[in-house]
Amino acid sequence: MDLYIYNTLTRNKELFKPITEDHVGMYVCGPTVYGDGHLGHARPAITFDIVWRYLKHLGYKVRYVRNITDVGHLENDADQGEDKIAKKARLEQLEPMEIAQYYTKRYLDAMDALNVLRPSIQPSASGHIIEQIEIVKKILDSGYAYISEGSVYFDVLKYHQDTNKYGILSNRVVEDMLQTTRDLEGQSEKHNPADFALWKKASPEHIMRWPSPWSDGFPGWHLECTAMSNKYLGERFDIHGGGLDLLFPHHESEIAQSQCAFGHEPANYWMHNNMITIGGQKMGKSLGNFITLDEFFTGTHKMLEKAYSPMTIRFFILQAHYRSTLDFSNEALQAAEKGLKRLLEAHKNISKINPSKECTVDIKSIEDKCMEAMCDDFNTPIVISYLFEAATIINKIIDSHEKINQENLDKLKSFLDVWINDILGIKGEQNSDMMPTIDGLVKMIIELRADARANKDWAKSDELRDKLAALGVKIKDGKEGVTWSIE
RNA sequence: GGUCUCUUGGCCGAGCGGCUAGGCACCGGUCUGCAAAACCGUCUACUCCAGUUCGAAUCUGGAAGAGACCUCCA
Repeated sequence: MDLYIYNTLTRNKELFKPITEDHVGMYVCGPTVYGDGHLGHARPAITFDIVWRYLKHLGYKVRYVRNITDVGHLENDADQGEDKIAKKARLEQLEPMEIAQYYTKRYLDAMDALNVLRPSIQPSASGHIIEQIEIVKKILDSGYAYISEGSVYFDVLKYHQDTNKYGILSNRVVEDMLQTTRDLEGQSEKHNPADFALWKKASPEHIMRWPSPWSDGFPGWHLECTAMSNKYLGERFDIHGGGLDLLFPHHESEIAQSQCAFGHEPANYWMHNNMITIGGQKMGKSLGNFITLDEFFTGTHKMLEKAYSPMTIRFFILQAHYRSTLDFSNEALQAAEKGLKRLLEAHKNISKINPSKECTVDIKSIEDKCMEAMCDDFNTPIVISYLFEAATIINKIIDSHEKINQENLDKLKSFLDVWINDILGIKGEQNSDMMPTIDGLVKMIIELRADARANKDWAKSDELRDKLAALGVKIKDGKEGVTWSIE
């Protein structure tokens, strides 16, 4: 089946065709590691995790590169170009790399919990200073950069006049930008306010610095992605992803840099996930309205009514299309939590089904529809709606409202295994070495309760049920016997 | 100010001109000692105005509201 991807470059869904047959190169902008990852960080990670998983499902061999930004982003122009990492380090009296290492680990731990597969390569900006310097040289050679007081700037105006390309991704008009760009301090080195730094000279107190032909300093805002994507994926690769908020100026500038350094654009397909909002507003560092992933997992943030498991967060995110904004609320998360539980219960209960000779359900068409939805720009909410359809089918079979034969039962099982676990990356969370022991213990109590019920000792029966419930073990009296699950 | 996007039922969220999205909540029923779970059934929609069309949530124009980017941000 043909895969269609919405390409920000053309604002259209396009048929996906990799540069090299059967192989895909994908680069995604990762986090800046100077703080704990929040819900917003989970969105691109999960979005492109799905893209990766699905491309592999389709049979592609994919190299997926997601960077770690541990240097280079300017706090703002007013503080003389102090590095974000360095600023935090001074405040906490730690080495900058100590900060970066700490938050990198925290980020990866959170991603592991969300069952986000680790990319093929996770390069860090600080490990690629030499590569970045080489790109600056190339751009200088091309004539689209200039040196000013030890720093190197990209000449946006000249680039645009010659190529008419600055703005092709973000639809921005350079002429307008020149008039609307704000007057900020520290801009005197630039020929033009729209120019951006390729290399920045470090002030004396700046502790993150590397030698270069121009000054002791650090690389500019957008350079690392150009350098690292080029190093690991080549001058041209298939997919470049990231958050919508990186569209401009970050990705626009990446294109400009590649164009000047290599003579062409870096990526064929640009994918952007939309933002997560809170109270209708973007959740972000600058607004200070973010809730960290750890806070979700532990329920410690004051806006959270309870803790939400990593899988609930993942499912919540997948229930919306990646190009739509997604609004956070306790109500929405709890709805996702309950829905996910129902889905996983049904998946688990498939083992209880006894096949019949006849079959009244159609499994094949459901899988076809899921393929169709995923091939239409990764429409996970549609896929999930079909998974719920499958869950209803399972429950109906168990309730004897429908019948299924062995062949379709096998098909249904493998369908759910593949789509829930492999493609959507959702897993049950009751995995523990102690499970066989717990199962035995609970069944023993269930037997005691059955005795009480046989004697019509309802008080005793309810007491056992309530006490188990208090421990998070839920008893379900079904027609076919008693089952239990952990809440 | 410039560029762009969005507005769907109690909540979240699909939908891209005709055909039930789905989840959660609510209500009624079956089952149950009671409850939960499951199943059956029911109820709430497309911001407003005008147009195109046999037919519009879906296309066009206008109005109102919300948001994103233009500054580090996923």
